[in-house]
Amino acid sequence: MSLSTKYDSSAVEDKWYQYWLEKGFFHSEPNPDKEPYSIVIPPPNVTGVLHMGHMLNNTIQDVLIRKARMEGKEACWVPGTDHASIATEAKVVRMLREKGIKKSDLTRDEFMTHAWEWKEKYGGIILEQLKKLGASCDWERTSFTMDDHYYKAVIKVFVDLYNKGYLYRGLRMVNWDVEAQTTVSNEEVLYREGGEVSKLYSVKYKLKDEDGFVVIATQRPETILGDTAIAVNPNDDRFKHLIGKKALVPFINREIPIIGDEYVELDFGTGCLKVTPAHDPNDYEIGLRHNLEIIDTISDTGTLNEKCEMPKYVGVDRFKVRKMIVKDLDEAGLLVEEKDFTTRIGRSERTDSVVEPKLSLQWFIKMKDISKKAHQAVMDDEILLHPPKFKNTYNHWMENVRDWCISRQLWWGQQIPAYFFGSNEDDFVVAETIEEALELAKVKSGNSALKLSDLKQDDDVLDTWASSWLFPLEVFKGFADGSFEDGKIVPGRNKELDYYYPTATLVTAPEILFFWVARMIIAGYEYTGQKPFSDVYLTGIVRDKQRRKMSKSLGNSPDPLDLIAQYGADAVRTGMLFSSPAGNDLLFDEKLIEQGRNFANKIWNAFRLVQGWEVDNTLSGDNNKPAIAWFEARFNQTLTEVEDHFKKFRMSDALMSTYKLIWGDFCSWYLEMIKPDYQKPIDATTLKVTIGFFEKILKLLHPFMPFITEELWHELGDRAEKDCIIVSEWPKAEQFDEGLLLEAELAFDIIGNIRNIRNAKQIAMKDQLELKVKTADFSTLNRFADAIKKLGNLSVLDQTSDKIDNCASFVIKGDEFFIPLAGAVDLGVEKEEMEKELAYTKGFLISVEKKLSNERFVSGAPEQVVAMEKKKMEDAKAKIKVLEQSLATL
RNA sequence: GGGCGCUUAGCUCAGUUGGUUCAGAGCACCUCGUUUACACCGAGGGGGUCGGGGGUUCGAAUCCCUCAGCGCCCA
Repeated sequence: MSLSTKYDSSAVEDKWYQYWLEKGFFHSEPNPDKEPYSIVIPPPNVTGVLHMGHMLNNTIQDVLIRKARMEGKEACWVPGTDHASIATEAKVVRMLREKGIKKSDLTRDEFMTHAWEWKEKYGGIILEQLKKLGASCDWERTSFTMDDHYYKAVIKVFVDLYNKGYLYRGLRMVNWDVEAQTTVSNEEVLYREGGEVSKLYSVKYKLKDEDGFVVIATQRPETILGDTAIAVNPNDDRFKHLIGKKALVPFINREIPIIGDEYVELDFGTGCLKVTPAHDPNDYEIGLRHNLEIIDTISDTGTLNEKCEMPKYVGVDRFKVRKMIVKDLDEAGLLVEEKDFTTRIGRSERTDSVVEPKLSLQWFIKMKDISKKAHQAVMDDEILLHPPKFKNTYNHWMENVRDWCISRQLWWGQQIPAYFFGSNEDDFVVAETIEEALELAKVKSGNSALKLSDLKQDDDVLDTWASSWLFPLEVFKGFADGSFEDGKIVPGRNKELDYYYPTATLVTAPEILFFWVARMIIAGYEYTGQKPFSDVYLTGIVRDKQRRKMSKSLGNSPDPLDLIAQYGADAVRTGMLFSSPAGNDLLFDEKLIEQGRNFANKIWNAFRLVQGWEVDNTLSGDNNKPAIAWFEARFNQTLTEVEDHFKKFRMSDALMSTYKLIWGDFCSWYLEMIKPDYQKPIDATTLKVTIGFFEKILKLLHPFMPFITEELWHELGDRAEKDCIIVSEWPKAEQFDEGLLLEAELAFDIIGNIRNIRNAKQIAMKDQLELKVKTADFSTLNRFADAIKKLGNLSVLDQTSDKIDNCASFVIKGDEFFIPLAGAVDLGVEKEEMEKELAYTKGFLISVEKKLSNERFVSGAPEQVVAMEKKKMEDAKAKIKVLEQSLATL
């Protein structure tokens, strides 16, 4: 036997992945003779690198797709990446900055060229890494949310939603750069390290209809004239009596309400907050909650406008006004205090000017109507969420669905196809191309002299989710010309979509249930009238042992590729699945990966055992028939369980059942039962059947551990070029003989007892024992008598009609088992143990009898339950009798 | 503030419509073991008043109420 005692994954994995690729096993084409089974990958961020969450998520997808492939379905797993507007733009900007290039010095086109270069160079690393994990994606179908066709699809959908009346422009707080006259994204706002020194002013506002003041604290007194409320914390005993009263804005005496809102911090400033919804994001939120008026007092150039109602300030820069108004407040006796204060001030990355939070018209999708079917579909179980507890969460979110702001102040993404031709709010048109826009604009403006150069396209791009929500449709080019008409995808026009859509299962993280999953469902129904997938499997979050989320900044996440190099992909996959029931967080522990590696090693060694056997054709092999019949039945029993687990998306249970079948049943029982003595040959039939069993368990394990199973599949036989386990036929669960399984269980119980006695009495395995059985029915032992003798190392196994003295003994049900042990028995200990067992059994009998003598139980409980209780009573009585007799003879 | 969920062995979790031998698994732990498949192993073993309290029921880890602790989502 020259094979290493250790399984070496590194020598195996790349080889088979390459082989599968070369033979085209991952590629799928529509095949009307087969049932389709498709999965779309949750497209990872194009800038990302593989982390533990991806490992878990993609392992699960691969398990599902591999099983489906073996079941003879046309399995298609579509991979792809997401352009990740915000994250990618940030990375590109940083890269440019390192080269000394400022984004603001580039035109949009120039910037996009850099961004694409960056994407070609670094994008999609993650997909390459998934190959190491064994992911059997159809790489020929790899999609990217900014692919040409995909870009067009997103634009078409925008235009379509606009035409259907689902789009509107609404107010939203954005970051405004007053110098560059443009919005900037959150990522383009910089904060100086250590903050900046500013002043915090305390200002008196007079109360209305009574004497007295309320004193607020603010850093931006120039916004006072835009105030529409004063807020205090409702738990603040100092001020809560003010809630409901009114105060007057200094100078202009506008009446504003005093409201209670928990946003207000008790120990910051004076505890009273002035609320200016037009000029502060937090205030804006408070304004929404309390339905406050919004008064926008600062114009795009950063000067105050006439809304401030103070002519002397109009047209003056916000920072000049700050100085003026502080002076004016002081003179009016309203300035209580002025103190230095360090704070974070957002400055535009482009111009370094202080960013002005500004309400701006942004694009929104009205969600109420468009999401109705998507809401219903989950409520009606047309789409199943696993685990089902997420149905509640989904329901709650959908019932209170809020409109979706889909514009982002970025360049990397699909530019919003709205074209402005005038300065009024409504002077725009929406069209797929600027040429179409021009025609529409001519009509809308009534100005037929408009030229292309008169149109200005909206600068903003669409939220990345507004492209990824089309993923299950557009990876099959669902919006291509010819199949997308009048706002619907027409069936029968796109072979791929017709075949693969709806997809089967979506595997993703619960945190994007609303961002992504719900929206895909909405888009699916809106454009095809059909759901995008039937099942949604929500994985847990991978955490470390202290329950902290794994993250780069904490440095608590191992590098998945290192783990694969160290333990093998099979080990990592099973390690991840061992403790990850659906929806539960996974507390990652390298021990689990170790367990996976040990498992691979166990299988490897089982193979070493079997392949080392020589055949002797003169042997009949009859002695192995019971073991074979038993394992056959046990296999089918387990397969039935495994299928049930899969059906319920209990992946870790399916793996655990398979694990126990292989390690416990196959290795520890079956192989031990049929194993010839050292260096002895085996009969041909048993070897053949055993290899057949081996192949079946490998198949069952293949979705979880693709590499070692493929390796051993080829070791176990000479295979034709395409005879690979990845495309082999998934075993079908057959009927099994439960009586046979019970007989085996009894035999294993007896063997366990013998081993226990050996252990307790320090009798080595090599010393043979005798076993005498006092039973009414010896026949239940017949079939497995040889196995009991072999695994218990017995010289004798026969019946006795009488009790035997000087024995170790044990009782199973009503039967007594004796192992003669001359002089080795401690009567005292023996007696004590028997008495303990007797006392317990008697107690047990009493509780059963009590139950059975209860009229209401007998009449109320199902027949089966009552019968079971009666059987329990009989067994207990028999056991008590045996024990009492034994004790009497001691 | 609103909503959802969780609390079962040292750890991570099962436990399906309340009822099939005193509540199960994996890991960890303890004892013994190197008889050539495997010490990345084998055999055996210990360990839980199912968060506390109350209720419904012939019967509750399982249903209801309540208290305590924890977590998540939305605002």
